[in-house]
Amino acid sequence: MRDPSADRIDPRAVRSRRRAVDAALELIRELGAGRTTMEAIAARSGAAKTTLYRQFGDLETLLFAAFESLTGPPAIPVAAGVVADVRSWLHQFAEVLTTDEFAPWVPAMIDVAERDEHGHALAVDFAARRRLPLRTRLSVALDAGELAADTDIDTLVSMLVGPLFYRRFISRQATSFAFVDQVVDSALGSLVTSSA
Amino acid sequence: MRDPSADRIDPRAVRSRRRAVDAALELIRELGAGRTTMEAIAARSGAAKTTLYRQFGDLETLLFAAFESLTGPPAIPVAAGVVADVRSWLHQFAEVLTTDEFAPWVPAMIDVAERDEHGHALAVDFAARRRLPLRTRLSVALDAGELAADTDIDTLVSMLVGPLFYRRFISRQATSFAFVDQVVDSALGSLVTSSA
DNA sequence: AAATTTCGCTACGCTTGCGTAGCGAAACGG
DNA sequence: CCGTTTCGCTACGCAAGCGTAGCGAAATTT
Repeated sequence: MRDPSADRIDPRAVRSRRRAVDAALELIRELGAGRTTMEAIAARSGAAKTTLYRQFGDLETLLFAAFESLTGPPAIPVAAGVVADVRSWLHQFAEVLTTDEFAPWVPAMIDVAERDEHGHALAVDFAARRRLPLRTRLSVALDAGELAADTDIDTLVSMLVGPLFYRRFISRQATSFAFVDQVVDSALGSLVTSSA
Repeated sequence: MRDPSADRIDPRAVRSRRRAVDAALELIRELGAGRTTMEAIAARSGAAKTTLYRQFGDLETLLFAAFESLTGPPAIPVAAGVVADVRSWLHQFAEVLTTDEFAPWVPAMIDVAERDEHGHALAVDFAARRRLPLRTRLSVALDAGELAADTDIDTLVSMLVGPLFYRRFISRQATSFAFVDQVVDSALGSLVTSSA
C-alpha cells in the first residue's frame, strides 16, 4: 500500500482539470450556467465524461470550480489621498466591467446565487474578495482621519460600486468617465475631512 | 370564411395562456430560466405541450411572456419635496426587494439579458419602466428648481437605486433603514438648492 | 524493471425533453 | 342549429444528456 498522505498528482489529471474548467467557463459565458451540460464540457475540453465525473464528482462542483478559477486578486489601490485613489480604482473597475475578464460571468453567478445554497455562498465570497482592496483603502483612510469618524465603510463601498454594477448589468447604460467621477464625488464629497 | 380582422378569443386559450405564464414564472424562480423546459411548464400548468406550442410558438416566447407579466407599474411618488419623496420611494423600493413581487426574477433576467439579444431588449425595457416614477419625480424637481440646474438625472437615478441592487443581488448584504437614508442623503445632499 | 494504482476512453442503457400528427370536443359564425 | 374553426389531448419518434461498467495505457512506487 502506498502512502495515503502523499498527494499524488497525475499530470494527466491536472491537464484534464484545467481543460475542463476552461471549457466550462466558455460554455457558461455562451449559454449560461443553467444550460451548460457535462456532455458539452466533455466535448469541448476533449476529455471523456468519465474523467470529469472522476475529477469533479458532479456538474455543480465542476461549475463552481470554473467560477472560482476566475477569482484573480484585483489590483490594490496605492496611497495618494483617498479621493484620488478611489477615483482611479473606480475608473479602472469601470473599465474592467467592459472587458471579458470577469464581467461576462457575473450574471451567471447572480443567477446561481439566487437559487443554490452553495452558489449563494460562492457569490457572497466572490463579491467580498472583489471589493476587498477598495474596502481596505477606505479603512486605512478612516483610521488616518481622512474620513469622518462615523463613516460606515460597507455603506460607502455599496454607494461607490453599486451604481457601476447597476449600469452594467441592470439598466445596461454606458458608464462614462464623467459618470464615475460624479459617483466618487457624491459618495465621498461630504465625508472627507477638510484637514486632509 | 370568417372575418379575419375580428380578434376572436377562445376562453380556453386565454386560460391556457394564463396558466402557462404562471407556471413558467414559478419554474423560472425555482430553476432559473436556463433550466426551465416546455415539458415542465406543460406538466405544471396542466396544459398539453401542443397547446403551448400553438399559443407561444417556442420556449423563448413563452418565457418572455412570463417576464413581461411581471411588469406591473410601480407606485408613483407624490409631491412633497424631492428629498422626502425620493426617500420614501427608495425605502419602499428596498422593501420590495425583500418580497416575492419581482425580485426573485431579476437574476434570471440579468442572466438572459447577457446572452440573448431579445432578452437584452426585454431587460433594458423592464429596468427603464421600473425606474420611470423615480426618474419622473426627479425631472419635475429639476424643472421646479429644486435641484441644481446641471444635474444629470440618469446619473442620479443610478446612484440612488444602484446601491440597493448591489446589496440585494451581488454582495447580498441586508439593506437597513439607515443604509437607504445614507444613500439618499449622499446622492441628493449636494444637489438640492438651498432655496427649496 | 515489476507491481500497483490511477487515468481516460469506448460503449452502453436509461431518462428527459423536443416537436409533431391526428383525432374528438368545444366555441364561434351564420 | 349546423357548418367551420380552433382548441387540447394522447401518442409517437427522435435527439440530447446522464451516469456507469469494463478495459487497455500511463504514471507511480518499490
